[in-house]
Amino acid sequence: MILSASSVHALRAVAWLAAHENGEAMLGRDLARQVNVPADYLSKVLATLARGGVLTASRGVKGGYRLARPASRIRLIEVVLPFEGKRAIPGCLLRPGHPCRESGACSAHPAWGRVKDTYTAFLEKTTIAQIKGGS
Amino acid sequence: MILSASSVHALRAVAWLAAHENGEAMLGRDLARQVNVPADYLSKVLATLARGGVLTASRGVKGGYRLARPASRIRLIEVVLPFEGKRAIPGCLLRPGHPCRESGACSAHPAWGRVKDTYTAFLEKTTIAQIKGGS
DNA sequence: GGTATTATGGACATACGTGTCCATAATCCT
DNA sequence: AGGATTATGGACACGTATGTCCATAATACC
Repeated sequence: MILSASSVHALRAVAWLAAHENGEAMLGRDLARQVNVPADYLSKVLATLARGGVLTASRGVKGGYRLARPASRIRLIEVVLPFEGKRAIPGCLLRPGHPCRESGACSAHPAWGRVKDTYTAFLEKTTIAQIKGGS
Repeated sequence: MILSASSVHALRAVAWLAAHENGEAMLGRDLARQVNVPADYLSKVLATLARGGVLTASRGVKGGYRLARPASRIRLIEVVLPFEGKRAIPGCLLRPGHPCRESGACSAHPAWGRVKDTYTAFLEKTTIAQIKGGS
């Protein structure tokens, strides 16, 4: 249920970036201060997001970070996946990693299936634009 | 979203115990084999469950583990809480650990709140009896 | 071209979850 | 009482997430 600290850092940073876009790139250290995350650690997170195509990074004087696309076209799953890995898509309750087919033996599925589907739908359908007001 | 390995071990063990109750106590090593978990590690998990009042443990020749109550009166949250800690009850998406009030500023709440509530309701209302068929 | 500025990357430290190994305590049976 | 059986607890090993520190590469500005 709980996202890793890196995932939360990433979400907070991207959401803040989306809420304060003004055409200029944002410095890593400013972003770290605004989002209240250690700057040296956030820089790694941001680099990962840049490699993943969510952010664009530029070095030098007028450098910093920007969203690679409008916030309405960035889904939470894209931000979170590099840090959560396969754990982002939950499987069977009692057999993590297994596909968890509805028809099967596990009687936990009726209840667990709803949780699982609600969660995955949240990550796959929610966009950064719907989050950016949050803090 | 993902429960810790210890929580899953605990759920599997308790569910298996519930599905195979026959009046006799079950040996830790047999339980470990059935549930496919390292015996020396599962023993710690089972000890925690016994301390938590979910299981009763008895030593000696006819010893082993039993459910402390009928499976229909053991809720998943009781099994999982000792291993998940406060993480078992998710908070605000972008501020883990915060109460996450609906009225507040965070625009993630409409979508995230449903996920959160579905998850906590699952843990608090589902009983072992509804799980024990699973494997 | 040179210098300041910024992101990038590597090395390292720490904490914790998971797992292993072994000695000890409690209990049952003869 | 004594020995076999079983759970309990402590010490240790290992990998990974998180976080820190510092050198290096890329870029803008003069």
